[in-house]
Amino acid sequence: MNLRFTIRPNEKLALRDPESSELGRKIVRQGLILMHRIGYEHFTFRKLAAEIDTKEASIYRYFENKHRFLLYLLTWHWNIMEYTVVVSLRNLDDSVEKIRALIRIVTNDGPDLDDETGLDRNALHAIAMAESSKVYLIKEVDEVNREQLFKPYKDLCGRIAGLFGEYAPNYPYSRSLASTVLEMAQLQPYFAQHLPALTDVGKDDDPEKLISFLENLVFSVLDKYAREKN
Amino acid sequence: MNLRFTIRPNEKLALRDPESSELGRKIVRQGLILMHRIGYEHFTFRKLAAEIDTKEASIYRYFENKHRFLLYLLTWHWNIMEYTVVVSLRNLDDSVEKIRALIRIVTNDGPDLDDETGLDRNALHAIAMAESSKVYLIKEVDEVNREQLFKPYKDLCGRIAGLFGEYAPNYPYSRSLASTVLEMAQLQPYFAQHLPALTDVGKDDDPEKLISFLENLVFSVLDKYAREKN
DNA sequence: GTTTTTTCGATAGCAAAACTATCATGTTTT
DNA sequence: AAAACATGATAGTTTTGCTATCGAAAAAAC
Repeated sequence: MNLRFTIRPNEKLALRDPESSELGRKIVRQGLILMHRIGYEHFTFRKLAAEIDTKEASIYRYFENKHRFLLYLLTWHWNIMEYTVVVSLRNLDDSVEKIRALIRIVTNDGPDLDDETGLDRNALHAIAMAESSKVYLIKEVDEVNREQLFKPYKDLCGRIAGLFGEYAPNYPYSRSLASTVLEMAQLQPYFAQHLPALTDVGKDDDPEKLISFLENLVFSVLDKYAREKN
Repeated sequence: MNLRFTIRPNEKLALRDPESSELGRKIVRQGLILMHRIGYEHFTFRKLAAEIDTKEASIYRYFENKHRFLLYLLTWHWNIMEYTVVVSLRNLDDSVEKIRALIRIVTNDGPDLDDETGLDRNALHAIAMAESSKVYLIKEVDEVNREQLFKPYKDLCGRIAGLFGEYAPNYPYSRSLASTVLEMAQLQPYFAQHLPALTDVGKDDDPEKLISFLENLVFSVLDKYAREKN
């Protein structure tokens, strides 16, 4: 794989680029792991500082608050995901195959491109699953959105919607379907793990049911509008 | 409408039944409105106490913490919703009609039964939209679940899944589809309001697109498995 | 109809979270 | 060598989340 990430999280997200210093990288890498371990609500910069043997104030020099920090992590996640989609689908022609591959990627069953980031991909996925909605389900959503900070998520969603549109040009809800697939790819495994009454898909280690559910969902909806039927 | 709510929120949810006293009712009614106004994160018992002219400690006599309070409110919401489903579908025979009616109810476009509760239904719906996932996306989810506190949500989901199963007995993901519909009925209008790039449905005041999206989704998926085609 | 229990108001206080400020020290840049 | 910057060390503020105590008032039990 000779492509590189050129996309970097929006500069407004961090007060200072964490990738530019040892401490910054430690904050991100260890912060990710700590948040994974104790959850967003229990996560504090004080605890992280203690863990990586630095001071609370030092972390505040990189991130305004933990909400921004979470958004920073998720931005990585969304960027990696979109990048993986772009790269993986490059050599596919068939729309059906593209959508199939896409579903595998959003369910975390795709290829693991790029290991340059040094981020714990497992933790990143778990955080995306359990915490991602907390970045936009807030009163300040409009202000944050005005700062373009949700652009990576919107881009990812837009790209998926584009693939749906390619397969079924007249389907009028491709964006809604894309966000549905993205959200459910996160939520259904969470339900499987913690509230199994809300789902039929299996636990993390068996992604096949989730993939089957989503494939069936997407193609059932799109086939009626598909350019040519299979 | 001569049916009554017999369902009451689980006793474990509140330390003391808020419906049993003037103060308790005030906490719930005004708390709902305050949370709607400032959002879950900014909501505190201190602020609520100031608003209703009581003391923080008094509120703590009713609810352990604000998470439990939110769960109490959502329990009402889920109960009302399931009750509305049961009552509204009682006189319908056709599975298709049932599912259609159901979708209207979960998108808040159903009949407004029961106004005995005195709860601001508008605020309740808005809170369900913006805050509901915060009750289960927490590290303590398993403990809370063990206390049966998500039962109302599971019951609602189970009932919807049951309707899907009635229409399409061999569809293997009726629970997942039910939770998908429930979640998207909340999330898509939120996106429409705040992150329109993620959806194709219109804003709150025009629920028809949302309904159309969900109907299309559900029937596209189920029709392939339906007992008899229409 | 008064005792007993319960409820609530009033006040206090504490530990943690979520920051901000300052200053010295060490480390790069220029 | 000087200037600029990053971090450590310390301190302090406000808000949140929660508990304790105690007396008065209201409700329930006798």
